[in-house]
Amino acid sequence: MGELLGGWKRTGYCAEPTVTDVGKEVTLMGWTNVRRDLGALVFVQLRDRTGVMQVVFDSSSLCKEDFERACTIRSEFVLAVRGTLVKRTGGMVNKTMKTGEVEVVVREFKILSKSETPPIEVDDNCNASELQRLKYRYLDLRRPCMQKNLMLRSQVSTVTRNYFASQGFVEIETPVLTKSTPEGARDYLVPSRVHPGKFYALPQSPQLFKQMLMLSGFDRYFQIARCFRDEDLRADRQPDFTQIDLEMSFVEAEDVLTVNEGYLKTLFKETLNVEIQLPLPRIKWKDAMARYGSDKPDTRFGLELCDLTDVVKNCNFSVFANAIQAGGSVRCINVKGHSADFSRKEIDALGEFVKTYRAKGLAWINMKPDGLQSPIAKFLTDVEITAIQARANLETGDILLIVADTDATTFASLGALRIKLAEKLNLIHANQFNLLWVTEFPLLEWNEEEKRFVAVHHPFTSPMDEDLPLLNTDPGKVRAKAYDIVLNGVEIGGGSIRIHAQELQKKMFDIIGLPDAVAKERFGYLLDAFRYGAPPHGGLAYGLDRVCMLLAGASSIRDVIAFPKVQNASCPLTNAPDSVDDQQLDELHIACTEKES
RNA sequence: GGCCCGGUAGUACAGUUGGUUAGUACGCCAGCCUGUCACGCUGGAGGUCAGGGGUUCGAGUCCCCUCCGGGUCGCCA
Repeated sequence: MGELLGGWKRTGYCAEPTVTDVGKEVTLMGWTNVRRDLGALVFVQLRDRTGVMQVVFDSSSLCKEDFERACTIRSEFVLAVRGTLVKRTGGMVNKTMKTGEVEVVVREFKILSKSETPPIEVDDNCNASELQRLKYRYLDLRRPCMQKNLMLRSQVSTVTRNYFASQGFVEIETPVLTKSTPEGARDYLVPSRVHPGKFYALPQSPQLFKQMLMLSGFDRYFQIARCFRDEDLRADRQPDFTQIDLEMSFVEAEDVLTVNEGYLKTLFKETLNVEIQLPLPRIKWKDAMARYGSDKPDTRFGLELCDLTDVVKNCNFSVFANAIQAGGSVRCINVKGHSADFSRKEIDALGEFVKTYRAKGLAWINMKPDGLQSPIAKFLTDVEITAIQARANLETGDILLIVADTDATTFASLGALRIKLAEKLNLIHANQFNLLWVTEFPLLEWNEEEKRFVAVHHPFTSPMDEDLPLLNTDPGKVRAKAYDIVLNGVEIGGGSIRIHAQELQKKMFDIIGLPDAVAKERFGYLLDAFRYGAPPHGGLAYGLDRVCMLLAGASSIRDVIAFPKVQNASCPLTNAPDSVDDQQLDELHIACTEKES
């Protein structure tokens, strides 16, 4: 006991001592960040999670044996050093370092651990590929920016717990091994050993449990919950991710939004010291679509969409006419003042870009100083062109980009194009945080493949009271008491007021074509619970990873997750998923038909 | 499942029209150096050009297949 460190204790972290501590004896422990060997003088930057401190090994003050030992120190060796904190003078001061005015003159030291040459450099300038970084994640996480990201994430969790606790929320854990609820994302399944042929599912969210907690009387609940979805990955999607999940009883949507606006204000203040003005702006779903072509608009820049449908509905250009005839629309973006910024080749590239969103093409009108240029001008009358110009406020120096298609395709392609244009034209300012509520989502969506309505959110979402009559006559028009919270064009959370009346819930299942028997089998326990006194309730869940990504200024949630997975859902560090012993499979009553050699 | 981009030394990259012994930077190793801080100087080691097949007198380079990574569409109630 105690031999390893020989009774040494750290006096503090590496980057803590300042000029006011000069003259003190310090004991620091950490990793060798850089070594600079000048022959009879060796400098080492000692690093821990607070930063670095320069420590000096001087041949004139150390015994020969110790100095020779110091010369063997290499990158990432773990050291314990003890010596005097001295003030640096003159040219020795390094103003770029937090601790650049002081250094430790080493009197004695221990090499606590040696290190092989690290395969990737432990440095923020390290430009190793993400695959290498993930393979050696334990080294990658030593880098200051990754340490900063994970400490920020920790702070987010702390602020979240403190805030919701202060508002009277009770933190309750819900099971990770639970029951499969299809009709959502694909479930991760866990075979049962004691129930041959049966499976647990990992939760996609604690949705049904938190609703039952409302029935149990925990009228304000929250949880930082791990969730699992077996779907393809993206920069902002991992198979296992974390939600800040909350639910409230005896509330309307307004109450949920208010409590969460308080949370967001607190979160931004305490993590980034950014002031958020309340109340947050709101936009109705249909307006978000019409103006931004997206249900998660980035409002940090303009480039809003403009509807040309009625202006061109009688024109001779068959692409426009046909789209409108088929019930679609013709919409455009006026890129004001950027007429000269798009070559023919670049416009063609934008055309290819919108095709990835199923648009058939991109029409355009370029208002050059020497006249209007457009491949579609010949199909339009002067009156129609004038009408387009008036509608889109199209003036000399502007370029108009137009898509004609179904509403869904028009919105999707122009919505994506809008963001691409903003990036190309540098219209997005860093350090700006635009929070926005999107409200009045549609309750249901017609699914052409399955020939039925499906819930846009989930089937427990309450319709808006004034739209209840439409449930029977025109379900596609019914709006939901659902809301998303959007930050800089990223959906960071969403929620709704739930259905708490059995009759309405039955009707919902009916409309989405879920037979009573199936509903009973899947959600029977929740439906039963509703029979014993259900309070009106609603809530919201945030994607914690996305929130942290945006607060950290990262471009992927992988940068705020300690051990993330790569695109094929595997982990380069642990090599999960991996094959298992036959004995394990036997115990689980599983036969594996595909085996890798 | 579709589309796009990529895979060359430990790491990141360059590699011309297919042509000699595949280069550069960082890192690494050795030597020198008492104020460096992106230390410097001198020297050195280090390559399955992702894998397989094909075209060719000749392939890192061209073609096909596979694998791997990133982005994205579908998917993600």
